[in-house]
Amino acid sequence: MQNEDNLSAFERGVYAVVASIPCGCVSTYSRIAYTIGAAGAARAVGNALNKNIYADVPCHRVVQSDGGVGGYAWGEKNKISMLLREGVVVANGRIDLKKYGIRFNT
DNA sequence: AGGGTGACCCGCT
DNA sequence: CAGCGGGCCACCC
Repeated sequence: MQNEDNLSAFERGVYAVVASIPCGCVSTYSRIAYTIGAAGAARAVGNALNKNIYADVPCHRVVQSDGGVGGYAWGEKNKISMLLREGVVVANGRIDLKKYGIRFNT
């Protein structure tokens, strides 16, 4: 993300967290929302990513809390392909958050 | 200022 | 385990 001054603090927070996700790992919308101090705003997080597609923000590394791949502006299957490319094993359209789901704070 | 939308989450059946 | 409904939050018209 560059000079996204047009965006709100919430949006920037989401991008910051998503951008901090290391390669080969994934995070959940709810977890991100909680990290930025907006616990429960998982929906808003997804909305933020959907409306803002930046190369600096690996939105494809954001999945659902249940391990589901979730949605993707460019296509879910495309998202899965990228995850696999990152090294994240996606079995039956599901990701093992126990292995790839990172946590910013314990 | 009010209402509708969405890449979600959780609980219940 | 799968399917359905309600609830939550932030953004846009």
